[in-house]
Amino acid sequence: MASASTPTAPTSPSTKGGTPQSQVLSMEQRVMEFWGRENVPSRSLALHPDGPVFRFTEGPPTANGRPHIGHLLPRALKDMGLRHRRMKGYRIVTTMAGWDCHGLPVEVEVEKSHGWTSKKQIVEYGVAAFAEDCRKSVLTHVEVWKQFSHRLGFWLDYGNPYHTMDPWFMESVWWSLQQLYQKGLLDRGHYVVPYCPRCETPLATHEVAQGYRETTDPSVTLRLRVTGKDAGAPETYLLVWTTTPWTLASNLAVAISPKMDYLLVEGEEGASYVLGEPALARYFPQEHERPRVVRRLKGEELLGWTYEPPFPGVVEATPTRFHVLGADFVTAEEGTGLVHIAPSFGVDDFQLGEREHLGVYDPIDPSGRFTSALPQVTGKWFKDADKVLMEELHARGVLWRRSTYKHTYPFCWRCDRPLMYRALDTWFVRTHKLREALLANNAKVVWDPGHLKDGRFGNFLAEGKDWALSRNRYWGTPLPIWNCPKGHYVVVGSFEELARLHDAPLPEPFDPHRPFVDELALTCPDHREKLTREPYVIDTWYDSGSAPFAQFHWPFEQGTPFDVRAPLDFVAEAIDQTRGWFYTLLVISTALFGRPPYRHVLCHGHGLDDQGKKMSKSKGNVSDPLQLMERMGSDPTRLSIYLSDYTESFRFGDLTIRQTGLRLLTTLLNVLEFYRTNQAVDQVPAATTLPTPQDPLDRWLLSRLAATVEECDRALEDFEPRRAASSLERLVQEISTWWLRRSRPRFWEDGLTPPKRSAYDVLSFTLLQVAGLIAPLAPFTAEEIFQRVSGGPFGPGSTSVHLLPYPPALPASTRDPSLEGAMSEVLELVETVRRLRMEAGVRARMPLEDLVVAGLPQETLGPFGDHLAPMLQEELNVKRVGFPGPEEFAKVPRPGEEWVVHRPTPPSKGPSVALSRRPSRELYLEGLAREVVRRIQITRKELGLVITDTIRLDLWADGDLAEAVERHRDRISKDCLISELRLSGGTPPEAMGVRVWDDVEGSTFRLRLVNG
RNA sequence: GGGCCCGUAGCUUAGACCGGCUGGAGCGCCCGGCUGAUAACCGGGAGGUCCGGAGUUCAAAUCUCCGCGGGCCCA
Repeated sequence: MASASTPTAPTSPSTKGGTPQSQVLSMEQRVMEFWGRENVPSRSLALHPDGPVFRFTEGPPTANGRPHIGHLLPRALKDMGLRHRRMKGYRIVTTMAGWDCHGLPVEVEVEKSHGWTSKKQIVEYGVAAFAEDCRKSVLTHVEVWKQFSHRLGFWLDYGNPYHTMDPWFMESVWWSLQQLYQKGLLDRGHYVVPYCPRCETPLATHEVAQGYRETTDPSVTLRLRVTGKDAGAPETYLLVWTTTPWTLASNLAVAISPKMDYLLVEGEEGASYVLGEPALARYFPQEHERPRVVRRLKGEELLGWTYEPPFPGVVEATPTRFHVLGADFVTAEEGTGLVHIAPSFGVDDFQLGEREHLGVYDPIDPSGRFTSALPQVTGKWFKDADKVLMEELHARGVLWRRSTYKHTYPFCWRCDRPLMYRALDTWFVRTHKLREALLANNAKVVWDPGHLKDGRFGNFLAEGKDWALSRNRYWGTPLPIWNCPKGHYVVVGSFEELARLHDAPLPEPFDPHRPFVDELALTCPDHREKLTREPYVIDTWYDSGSAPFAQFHWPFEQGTPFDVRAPLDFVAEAIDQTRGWFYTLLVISTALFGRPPYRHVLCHGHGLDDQGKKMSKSKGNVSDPLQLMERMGSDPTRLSIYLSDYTESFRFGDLTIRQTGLRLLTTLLNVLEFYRTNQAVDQVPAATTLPTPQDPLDRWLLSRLAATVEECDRALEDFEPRRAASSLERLVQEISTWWLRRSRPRFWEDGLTPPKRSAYDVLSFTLLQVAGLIAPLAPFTAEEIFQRVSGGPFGPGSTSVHLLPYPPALPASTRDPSLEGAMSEVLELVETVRRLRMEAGVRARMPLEDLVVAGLPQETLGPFGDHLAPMLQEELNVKRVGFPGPEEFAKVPRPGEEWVVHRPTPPSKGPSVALSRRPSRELYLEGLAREVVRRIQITRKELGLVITDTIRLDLWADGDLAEAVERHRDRISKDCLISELRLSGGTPPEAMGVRVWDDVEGSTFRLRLVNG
């Protein structure tokens, strides 16, 4: 207890009042103001210019929309990793923010803003003006993004970001494309690629991957009349299945599996049908409805049969077309076992077409509408043609069965229209040639979670698919490849080379975007012919995949004192980036440098809502990350991520944050508040060096602290915030619920006694350490604790916890495992005794005479020296604690009037305990005195008195109660800071402010107190 | 249709790789206590078919297989 003579503490802003949530919010506000005032973020980013290099690159988001919840998770993880390494003395290269500026997302936004529906309208509007609109649109939301990062405490250098649309960035990209070309990894081909007719451009597989969803398509089975010598007298038909009627006009063949068995069955009007044997039961589930089988055919017997196409006369018949062909992709699982082949519209179809020299037939224009080649559907959107075509086929008797088919199908990730697979001229990165190198480099990467390495990501690499790079669009890095009429390509790798091909100097400043790049007149250096650029831009994912070197304008600028080709030490993004950024980084780094692009990949799953449901716009359960942090606080939000298993999908919402992240902080801030209120009175400076206390309780806490320091550092070294957060959570619990509870009386002692001093030192030292340990996880709370404990809180020139090193391991001697073990036994003992007290029906406030404990081993007693008995006396409110041997313990009277006894029942171990259950009159009066004290304290509190306020007190009591007050008058006066205590019998005169208690051990008790 | 991952109390999770004490903890809930941290703190209690089934084994939350549910990815 602070003595009455202690000068009144200076007041400082309190964290008290309001809900824990609102306390956290105002705390974070205070901390943010401090950081802003003292420029802490930029000072922190500038730390350790000569430290060992830690390579990092921010995966650039596209800032043409507000940040959503999916941007919060990776940033929380990145920040954790970067803060820890920074505090460990590394130089982070680079903390540059980045913005992804090109690509369909931006173009689509601009198109929407104009209300356009087709690509033609861009040309009409003018490509230069369109590009300018894109440039303006892409950074519309940059301010919100900065605000978002600021609120989260995600510190990057936002004053010096890289933009993938900066000419210097694009020049580095050009350089890399030239490298790829020279290595034979970039070339052009006619291949089937996923194509969005609305956007009029092909997409890469990793883009397609983002747009699969369930849809219903027609399922039609045609009967195609067999022609030529193998035709029977009654007609024979091939039953052919498809889900894309709009491709039927392009049919050039029918494929079968040579190994499968086929059946010739009786059909309508005496005709016979050919279908795969496995298909029979699917088409005729009821056995009695099944048609008679005329004969069985081996698949190979069908080879070479000819048939009449669904739309005769549309496609020119050549000697190779309209045959039955063998193909190994034909399966028995679906359809009839006879597959419609339209080489323009399918990967398998195209390859078969090449093999058999079928050619292609594509009656659809770039915008997805039928040309006049098919008059009945001219001008129709390809999907809309299905119905018309099916009706016609039905009318001609070609359509045999018709139903619907539910399956997942790719839609454009940006405009949400169905994609088509279509043969086009496209530039490819020949990733299949790199397959082995990609796998080898991936093998060097640490993946978290580990299963991705050889699972999802590794499998994808093993497929070795080529990367369709070119886009028939406008806003992107133009493909730097020019075509010479003499039949070769000129690939440009720098602006300087471009200037050499140009007959005049490049315009200043030079913008390499379309349309400007196409307005340059270039001449082939070898043939003096006019060059024409391949009219494409590249996949925007190539830009971001080049960021690790292009952000430094490498290799044009070589000033960096580190190797930009070296792998990044750490990247963190969502799981979908296994097909996105993680993939493009790997391909580009492998192709250019032969090295993996990163050492450690941290991959998180998606956030679900509080009910565990997927967040989606249509459900309206998507929360805005900024609003979320304004509501719940940044640190609780961050901690709830760190405490969860974020490698899988995990719940993430107000409720979850309150139950996980906020919980830990509330307890921690409560400990801080306790420290603060007392420190304000006693004015003991914080211990900045490791204290060397005698008290086992203090040594125990420091031992636990030492363990936590090591656990946290190890966990963050491995980028595993959950291990760090749980270990801190445990320590905070231990401080709060055991050390602090046990230490409270020391803080009330008069003057700065050695035990009190020790308590202050240990607590302040521990809090400062915890501030450092938790800094990478909860930067706001860390700062609050640091400022409050280290003194001169938030003052000008105060240093920040984020400018200090991560707490180094404490000396090994600080750890005392035997003491930790002994302490947990004592904790169990305390629980046992409390149970006995309850059994005895004696309230905790009533002192008891004797506690007898037998069977505690020397390992438990030893570490405590002679501290154990006093500690237990105080904690359990008993006057004596004895540790007799077993023989002596046996003499303790059996359970009954005088004692309550606990003996462990096998197999459980532990000490035997006996507690005397009847207080003597002496003790009884002491207990009553404590009841009185408690009621005075309650009243003090109700009157809003501070703990240093003195009071004058009138009491009215009789009998035992009066005797207890008389007997313990000094003690009561001291505990309650009473300057004047008057005790009277009977009842007081009716007067204001008299508080009545009539439940004190059956007697009535009245008091009135005033400040003074 | 195929692949990868996940499923432990109402919630967050430990234990699983390497099978073996009575499946541990925190929150929440109920009962009681404490009251100079008070939306803090203490004691007790209820709450678990460890998703289901089969197998291996003396022994399975843990290993194997088959399902079911969820998530992600691919065709």
